[in-house]
Amino acid sequence: MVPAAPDQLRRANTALVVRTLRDVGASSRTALARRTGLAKATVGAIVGDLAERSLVVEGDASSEGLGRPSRPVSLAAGGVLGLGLEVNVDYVAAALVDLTGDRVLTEVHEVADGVDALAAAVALAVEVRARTAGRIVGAHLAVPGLVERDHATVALAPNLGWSGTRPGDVLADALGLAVHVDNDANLAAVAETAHGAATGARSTLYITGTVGIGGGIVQDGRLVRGAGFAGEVGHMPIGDPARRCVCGRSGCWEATVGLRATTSAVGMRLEGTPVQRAARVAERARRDPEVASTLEVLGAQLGHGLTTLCSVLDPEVVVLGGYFQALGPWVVPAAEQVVARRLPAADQHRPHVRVGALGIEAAALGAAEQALTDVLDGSVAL
Amino acid sequence: MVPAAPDQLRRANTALVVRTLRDVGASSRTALARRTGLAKATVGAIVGDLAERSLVVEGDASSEGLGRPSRPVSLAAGGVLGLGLEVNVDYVAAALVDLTGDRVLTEVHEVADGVDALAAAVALAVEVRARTAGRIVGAHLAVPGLVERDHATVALAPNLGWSGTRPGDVLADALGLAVHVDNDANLAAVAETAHGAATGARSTLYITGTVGIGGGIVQDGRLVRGAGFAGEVGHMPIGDPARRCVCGRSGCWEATVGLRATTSAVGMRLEGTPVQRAARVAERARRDPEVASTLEVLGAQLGHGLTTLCSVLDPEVVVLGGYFQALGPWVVPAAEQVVARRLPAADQHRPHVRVGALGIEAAALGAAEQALTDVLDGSVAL
DNA sequence: TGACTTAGTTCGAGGTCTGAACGAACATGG
DNA sequence: CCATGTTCGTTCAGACCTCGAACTAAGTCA
Repeated sequence: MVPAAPDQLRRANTALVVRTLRDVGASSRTALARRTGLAKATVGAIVGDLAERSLVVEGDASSEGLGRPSRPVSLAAGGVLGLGLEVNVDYVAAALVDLTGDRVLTEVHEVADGVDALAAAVALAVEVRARTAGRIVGAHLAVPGLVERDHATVALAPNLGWSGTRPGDVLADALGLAVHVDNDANLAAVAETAHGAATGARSTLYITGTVGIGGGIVQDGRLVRGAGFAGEVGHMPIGDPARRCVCGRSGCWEATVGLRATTSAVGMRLEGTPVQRAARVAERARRDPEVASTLEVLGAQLGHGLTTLCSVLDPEVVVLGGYFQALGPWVVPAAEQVVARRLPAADQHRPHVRVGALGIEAAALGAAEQALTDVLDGSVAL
Repeated sequence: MVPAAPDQLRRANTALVVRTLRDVGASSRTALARRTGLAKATVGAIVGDLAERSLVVEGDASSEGLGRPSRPVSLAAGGVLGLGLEVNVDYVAAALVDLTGDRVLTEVHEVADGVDALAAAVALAVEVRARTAGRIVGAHLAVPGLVERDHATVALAPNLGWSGTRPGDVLADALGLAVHVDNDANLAAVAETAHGAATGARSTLYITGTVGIGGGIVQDGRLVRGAGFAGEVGHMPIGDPARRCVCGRSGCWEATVGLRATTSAVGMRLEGTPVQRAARVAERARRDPEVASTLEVLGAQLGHGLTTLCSVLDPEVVVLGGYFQALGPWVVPAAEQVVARRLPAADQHRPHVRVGALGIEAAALGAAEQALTDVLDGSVAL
């Protein structure tokens, strides 16, 4: 912890007001005072500060009932922005999110085989920044791999061929802005918790299927990172012990419920991007009951692993992202049923199992959202 | 979050000074200022406040080298106390911990079969409080069961026969002091992280074997609770599917590595308390190599489950408590080896696997420690 | 038109932190 | 034995911040 100076009070209370405006929308100063517990005078001063910097706008006075009409203030759109970036195998993505939580812009570019993904991300980031007028207060980069707790070093990203890489530095040089690096599933978990399928949940488990299977854990708005690599659930030794995983071991969860296993279980080729493949599988499942029931078996196996995860983490909501989104209709009910049946105690909480609401941009959106956390929790001045 | 008033600054900075004193021991005001980043004047004021209330004591001026000698201040022993209590099947325990982190007192009483454990805990708590002069600023109760996030309701404690019970209320009535309830493994994890086998770790996974198997997860000094029941790892469906668990299901982890399984694997009777049984098993393992190797197999199976847990949580340290403490010499190396071998990526972190350092009082000590967190993080005035 | 009600601002009081200046207390060296 | 240098801790004025009470503003209602 750091020493607290008098101006930290203002930072904390400003953040409190901003968060309240974000949660409840346009409010009068008096309503803000009631909701935050601050004195009217304090709210007045804070709103005045924010208005002076054009971070809030004042609506028209609307008189409802007795007394002087209130003048609602609301967060200005696009004034302060978080920049989110994602590098993946077959695409790069960028997102800008403002304090209201609205996505100001999202952009996904395909990356052809053999093209340097990081260079593509740099180009996209520079372009996106040039196109916006707002002030970018932070930037995060999502990477499908193991990211150290320094938020800079990618220990291993097998699908990108990275090991010990520091991609944030390259981006920081190009943007003139510090870029924090984090795992893609972690950031997608943040996004789904903030504005997606787990909105309002105090604890979320996000499972994403891309090339492998990754996980992100959010608890009370913070990521659970452990020593850095928490959520790397793809290689938990809980799958069919007879089945060989691409990592060289046997019995990994993703060797059973991963897209590779799924695609071949329904007798299809391993062609195209994960999302394309999942879409083709879903297409066939809609027509072929046998494929559909294969997916339901997959869902049950997924549920088996989720039972283990829910025993450990007891999340309020489990969000299935990545290619699971396309397969949701078959996979989710089967998985949820197994979880509900297998959790030991009748008193135990049953998590909601849902499909992700944010699509392929989830990680980039979460990165943008995460870039705003420092101002939203008052640890950095707005 | 709550609104921040001016006096919160003082609370936060006082807590910062106290934590610094706790970490580094006796320090001069100037050294504290350097370490905390506060101005000398501020430290002087804070230390003055604390001294006035006898919460710190001033040592003898010791002149080392040039200049005016410094007068080291250190936390007074026993002034402010956290009270920790534990109710278990065959014993109740109490602990008092002061701000320095020293255990002022620990007391474990056996509870005979058929005696009301909660009543025994009330009696012990009243007695302990009567015996101390310090000011108790908080109390927590450890319970072997599922505790809701309200820190009051025990949803289920099968071994105590509780369901929907609110044991804290009974204690609060007797003590005239709010008593927060939490899971025993959670609180033991806190204790081992604060002063035990995982001292200084930013993330800890604690696994305890008592009647069943429980877990506690600490991350950056906070418990990971999920919706409340996180860490309930005993019934993860990752054990031998052929083996029946007492919960009625098959394949639960604790049906494979629990004490019941262990005891019968080495051909012994299910008599006495878990700790006594574990001691007898250890005794036999010291003499009988076959028993020892059976324990090593058990350790490997434990390691298999830990691999799953470490994939999810990536803890810096795994602490094995409860009856695993007695079986450590055989179980820990085997478990650690499996974990090290089975984690997929070479770049992945390898956790340290250690035996708990605090013994059977771990949960009570953690409860006492947890009772001090509110003053140590500045959210409550000292 | 005047009473009533609610919204927002003004202002003095009370806390807090900080940096610079200052007094206190010791070691050293002539 | 005393002057000097060095470090420790305190004092104090300046700057921020929040708060409650009083006050002004701007409507509705009868």
